[in-house]
Amino acid sequence: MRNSLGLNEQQNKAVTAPLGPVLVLAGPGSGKTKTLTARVAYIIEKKMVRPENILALTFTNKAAKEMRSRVAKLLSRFPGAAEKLTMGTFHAVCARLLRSEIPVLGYGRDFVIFDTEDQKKILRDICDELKLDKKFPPSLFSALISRAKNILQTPAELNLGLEEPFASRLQTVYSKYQDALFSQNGLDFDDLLMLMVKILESSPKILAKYQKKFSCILVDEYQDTNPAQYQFLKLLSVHQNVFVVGDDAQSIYGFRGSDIRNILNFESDFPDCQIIKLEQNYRSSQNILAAAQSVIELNSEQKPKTLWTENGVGEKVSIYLAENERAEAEFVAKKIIQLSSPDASAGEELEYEEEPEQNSNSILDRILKSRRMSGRGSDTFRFALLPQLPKKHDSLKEFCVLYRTHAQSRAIEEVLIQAAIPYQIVGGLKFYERKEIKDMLAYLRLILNYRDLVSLKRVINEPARGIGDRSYQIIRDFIVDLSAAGKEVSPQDFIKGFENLEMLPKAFSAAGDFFKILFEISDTEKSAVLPEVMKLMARKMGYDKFLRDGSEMGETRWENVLELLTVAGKFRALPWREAAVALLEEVALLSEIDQKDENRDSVTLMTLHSAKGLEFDNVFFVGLEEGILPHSRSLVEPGELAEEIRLAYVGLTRARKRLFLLLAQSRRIFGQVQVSQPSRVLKVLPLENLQLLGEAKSLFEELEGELTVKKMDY
DNA sequence: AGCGCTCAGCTTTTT
DNA sequence: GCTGAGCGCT
Repeated sequence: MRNSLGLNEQQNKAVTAPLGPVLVLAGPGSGKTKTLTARVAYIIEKKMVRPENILALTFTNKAAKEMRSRVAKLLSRFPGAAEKLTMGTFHAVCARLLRSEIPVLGYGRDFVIFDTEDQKKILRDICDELKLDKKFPPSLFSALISRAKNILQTPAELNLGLEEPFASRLQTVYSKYQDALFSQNGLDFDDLLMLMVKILESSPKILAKYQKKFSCILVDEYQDTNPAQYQFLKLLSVHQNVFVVGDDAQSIYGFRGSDIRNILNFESDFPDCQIIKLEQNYRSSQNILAAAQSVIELNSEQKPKTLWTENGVGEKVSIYLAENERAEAEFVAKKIIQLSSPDASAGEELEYEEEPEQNSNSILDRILKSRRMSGRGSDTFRFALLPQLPKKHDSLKEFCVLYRTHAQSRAIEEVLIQAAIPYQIVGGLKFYERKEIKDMLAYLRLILNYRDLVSLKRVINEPARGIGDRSYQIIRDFIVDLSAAGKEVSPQDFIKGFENLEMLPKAFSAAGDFFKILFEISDTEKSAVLPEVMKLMARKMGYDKFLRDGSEMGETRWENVLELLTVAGKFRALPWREAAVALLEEVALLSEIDQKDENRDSVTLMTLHSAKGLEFDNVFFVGLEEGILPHSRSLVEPGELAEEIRLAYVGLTRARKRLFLLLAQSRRIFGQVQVSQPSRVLKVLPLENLQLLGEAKSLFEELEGELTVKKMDY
């Protein structure tokens, strides 16, 4: 039964629930996004809530964008309403609020967001400075600091219950780290949440302002919120108008502090809340659903939920046991060709194993390398070298390959390249992580704020200006001293102080020129456009010539820079400084999945984490082996195993029509061949829903004795 | 100061 | 199998 909006009974109940706390427990494929969108439209239209009073928190920027456009469609009678909604990820929304409120903490409004790489560099410097021994690597601190921030502990409040000497070391490092960020006017990802909460907690005036502004709050993927995000919600939602949607069975971000208890305890946090379950699945076939259901049942603590579907039985779930990761990838490629070609026999004649030519590896290497360089998939190069596929029958958009770790993508990529199947990888090496892009952004950050030491270190000698480590340190200390004095230092005073520094003449004059150019560009008239300013910056700094050294690679890199300028052009309506702040923010908060190109007809490769919320007709789930899924690192801590199971559940439920589960008997890990065991996930799959291909039969005969195992002991 | 080489350590997962 | 730190040479 569906109503005029195409909602079923439960969905409709959720959408039209009275204002007040509502928890929607929505299984995979149950129309969660649709419900959320309809709810937003409903409260505007029927409950007369003004769109500017609505805050909707999504898990990715892409989801926010999509939701906004869907709301706009539903609200065609209220033109412009959708634009007034506040929508985005927790991080993006907090960043926006901090742009106006952060001065109360002493930071400047034009703060920059430091990514994990920047963060590590700061921590490395601190560790070096403190001469800590190898027992205390920077990576340890970055994990612990993040953990502390996720539970809203500032250095002063720090209490993670660690043993000595770890606790006191962490105390020192965390506090120095926070000082370093502050003096550079930088925030890390976790600060965005923590500092915003701190402001709300300490300023009743600001708190009241936002409580009033956001009179209705909606949250997607509620199962993946962390304590800081929870506190943010709790503080703002005095009015109790919180509408959260989630599925405890799909909570997969425990490692970054998300707390499944947030969803499990919603009822006690918001008494009198309504709970609505969406259990009808519109996505998958019965076979696929049955397989997924049997996997999630391994977790005894999951809230019981029974998914059902009116969809057909569909094809059985295929299991394929490959000899190694290459054979696994070859199976994927063959199947894709088979299923995407009008001619059913296509793909059969494809033989990859035919002794590879002597130099075929080096060609492959080149292709892979150039893909990483350009970040644009391998299409360009591949088609020059290999014959094209016959006209597709099914769109390649409907195929996806899922894996637990990024490292697994390589084998798949290699074979897809050889088979001339276009693909795109989500995540991994991102466009904005490319060296030339980060360099350009570092220059830009310096222009906005010369105290940004992370950026200074990055580019002061790029291109080489004869400023080595020693000279950098002298300059750094000089800048730190200036900042310690507290007040803003004008460029004139900076240069004056700089003149007194003692260092090698060559470095001295080079650095002097460097800062003069910096200040000069910083002085560009307000109304200038950002891409132009950046172009000028590249030229004056000699960065364009440096990149375009005549090599092919240099040109590719320069093209990447030009692409960055195109992105920068998006903000041309703004004065260049504000545009720069906006650009830096967008780049920092972009999520992996945001970078997926919907328009390209290609197979999608991604991690299970990136796949959450997506669906495909055909899903290849690779590497179902102990040690990979569940990941070996998860086997030590009890709670983590349950998360691996949920991860598997997320993977299985992405498929609409066909699901292929693959595993290899052996695979290379860290360059070493390792024999692998089938994942425990496979052992609980109901045989009647499976189709065992090739060697998989023998595998299941072996397993047969264990097939009765239902609950795991952990 | 800067280049290039070697070796170690490493990877879950991401805003 | 890749990255980045460290070293030695120019």
